[in-house]
Amino acid sequence: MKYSPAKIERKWQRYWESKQIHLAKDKGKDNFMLLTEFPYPSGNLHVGHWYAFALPDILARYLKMNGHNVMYPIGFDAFGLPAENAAIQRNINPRDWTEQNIKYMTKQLKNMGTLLDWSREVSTINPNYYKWTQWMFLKFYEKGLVYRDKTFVNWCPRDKTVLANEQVVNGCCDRCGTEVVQKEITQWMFRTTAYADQLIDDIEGLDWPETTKLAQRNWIGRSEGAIIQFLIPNSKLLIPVFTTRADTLFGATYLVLAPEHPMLTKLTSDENLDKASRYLEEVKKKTELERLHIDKSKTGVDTGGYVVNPINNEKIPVWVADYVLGHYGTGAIMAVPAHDERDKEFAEKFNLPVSNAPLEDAQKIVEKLKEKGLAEFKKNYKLHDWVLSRQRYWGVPIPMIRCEKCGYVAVPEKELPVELPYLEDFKPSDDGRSPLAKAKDWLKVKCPECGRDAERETDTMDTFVDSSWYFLRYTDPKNKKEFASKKKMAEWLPVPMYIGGAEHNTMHLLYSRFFTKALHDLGYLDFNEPFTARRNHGIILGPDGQKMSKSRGNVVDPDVEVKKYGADTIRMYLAFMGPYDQGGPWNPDGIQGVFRFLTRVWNFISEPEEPKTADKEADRIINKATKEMGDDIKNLKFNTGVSGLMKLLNALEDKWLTKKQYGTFLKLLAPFAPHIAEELWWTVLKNKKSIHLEKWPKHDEALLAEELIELVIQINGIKRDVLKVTKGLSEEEVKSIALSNESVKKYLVGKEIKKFVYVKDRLTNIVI
RNA sequence: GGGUACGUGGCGGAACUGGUAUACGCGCACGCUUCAGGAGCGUGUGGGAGCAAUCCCGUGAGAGUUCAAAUCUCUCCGUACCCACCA
Repeated sequence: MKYSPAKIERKWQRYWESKQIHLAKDKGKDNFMLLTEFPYPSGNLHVGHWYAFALPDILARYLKMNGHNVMYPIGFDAFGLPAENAAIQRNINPRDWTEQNIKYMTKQLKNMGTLLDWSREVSTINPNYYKWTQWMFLKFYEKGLVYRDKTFVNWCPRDKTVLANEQVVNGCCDRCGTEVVQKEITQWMFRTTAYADQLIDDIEGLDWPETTKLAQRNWIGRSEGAIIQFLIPNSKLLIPVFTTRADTLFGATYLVLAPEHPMLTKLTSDENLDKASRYLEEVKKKTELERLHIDKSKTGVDTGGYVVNPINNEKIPVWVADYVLGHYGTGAIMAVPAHDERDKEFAEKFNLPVSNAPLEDAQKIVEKLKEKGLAEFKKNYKLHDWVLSRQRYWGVPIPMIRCEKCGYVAVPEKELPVELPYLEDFKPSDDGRSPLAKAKDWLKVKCPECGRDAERETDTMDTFVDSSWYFLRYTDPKNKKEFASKKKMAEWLPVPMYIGGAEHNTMHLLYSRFFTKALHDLGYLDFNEPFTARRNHGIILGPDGQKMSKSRGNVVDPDVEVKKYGADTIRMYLAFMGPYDQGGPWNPDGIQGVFRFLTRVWNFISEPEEPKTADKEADRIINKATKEMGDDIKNLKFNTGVSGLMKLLNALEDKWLTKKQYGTFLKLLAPFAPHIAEELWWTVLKNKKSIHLEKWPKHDEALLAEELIELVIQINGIKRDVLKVTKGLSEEEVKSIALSNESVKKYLVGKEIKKFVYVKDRLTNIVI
């Protein structure tokens, strides 16, 4: 019979489902939650999803065969702007659109033949889920970790919503590409900065990629310096500046305020008023994009005002310039042209003085000024508090009530969830208010405190809130009393391995860490880091090496490939194409090679009769492969794992094996190509229980030690011969073998051996 | 401009702690099989010299350390990703 995946794959997927081999038991031993980032229900599975879910499944199956009680959970991160925009385009409700996508993608995901545990499925749009998202919001609110503040925010004029700093890419909305403008509104914020130090200090202990750790450190951006006060003459007003270089204070020759600085009007002299206000108008007109890209040269104007440098009492002029950022530090800097490139450029352009005053000890300077109340040590962070409000329909309603008399009042816990009403007209409105304001019945509510007529908050939450705690829910997805029971969380968490995309290095991973730390401090978690180990996977590009996109026409449809080659081939091909953290272009020829391999496997395991005695050589080969295969999978080196299987088949193909030997081969293959392994396990080897419930073969260390090794003999570092010898030869033994070797002897005639290098079980180098 | 990672055949890539460079696969060439093949099987496949055994060169370029360098150090060139006036 020919190998035709279409005939066997669905059959086994159904069988596994009926036997529930993919379900994680709660009271198992040796629990292991293998976490992958839950997908966004965009409507269609792409090859990237296979990369993200079918490859970690190799590890999941391997761990299961090694006796772990594996949970490989799945869910959907289903709120968010893209669904809303797609629904607007198609003129259907986002809920209908999203639910339909989830249904379709679930079907597609099941084609992969994974251990994904659908019984624990979590969906962020399910009121039983977002009830707890709201609950956490309220707990954080009680603890002062949620607050409202009027801030300048990034406003996308097209999506008509506020964006987090992280969602602004090069001054444009990362979703639609429109230029972002600055707008001042009052927003709900998470006080992420309260955890800035912990978030940066705890990175060290994590088993994460160095790049991810570094990205987080840079994002939090802690710098240690000082605040120094500059007095405005003839007043009692002080202007604080932040500096990491207090030692350069003697060289400060002028001071620069950000255009947003509140003291600006006070400082500006009458004669400079016109010029200054014209400058501010100009800056306002500049979009973020221009500020960053087009207009890189420094601009600014003299305010005509002065301040006093506290270290030497020199009067220095005050300027305003937009190269100073209003939102970092104090929004003002002391300019030291002698030591700072930016200040130097500005000073040269506007003819400001440069002083080469000597540097002094920063510590001493600050301490000295501190006595007079003119300085203090200060840590500063780039990290901002997290603006979580969105003026959009498709998100979790923020569970607050606005009462004329009492102000903002929390929705009582027993009234959760505040359900998102089904709206006919959910389009964003031009006034910037959330579409929920149109749901009149939903909006009206009594104030929980005074009982008067009040209104619900109409903003919804950023979807990053939903995904900041989803992994907790996997441990106890149906719990109605708590977000998850402490007991169950203790069995599974923290997550021992989290595999996902490098694009989440900062936002998602940082937010999840913030949530975990906050919940820990509130007493709900026993751990304060969510993910013990993290590994990133790469991105699969189109055959042309470009990012897959409909407009480029280079999209590979996994459904089409499955029809052509079957799921096992796709899984193995993706595993084989290169290092998992690297990704790379899809190669239509490369996949042929994997299909050929599986066809050869199919023809290989077909011997009806067993030999009387097992082939010793085959045992040795299998034993070695078993060890290497296990190491490869554990280290997520799937590419060399596949090549190991290929080598194994090459070595065994013309041998006559026992049923046990064939069985071992199939067990090694099973995590990679679960369907064909199962089929051959039953139909050819006549087993009556799933291969995926078998134990991973144990390799024999003693047999490994018997392996012959290839001893390299070098003369002056150049290879002259390679000998097969037993392991563990001593230096003396190797020396006599080497010196009596014919192909070596001829080089040694009449030469003196200066040095004899011996590397055990590897090589010897004769230096002459 | 800054940071990080990386640079190995025609291509994807392998190489443990510095110790046989190019495993495995693709492609290509030749042969076998077949009515036929864009199927299957076999052999070969970094460059150069040689009938051959064999020898020399070779991991972006150049230097250095070492008995020994794809791997470590320095300079330069190039690519990818991230950040982007953070005082």
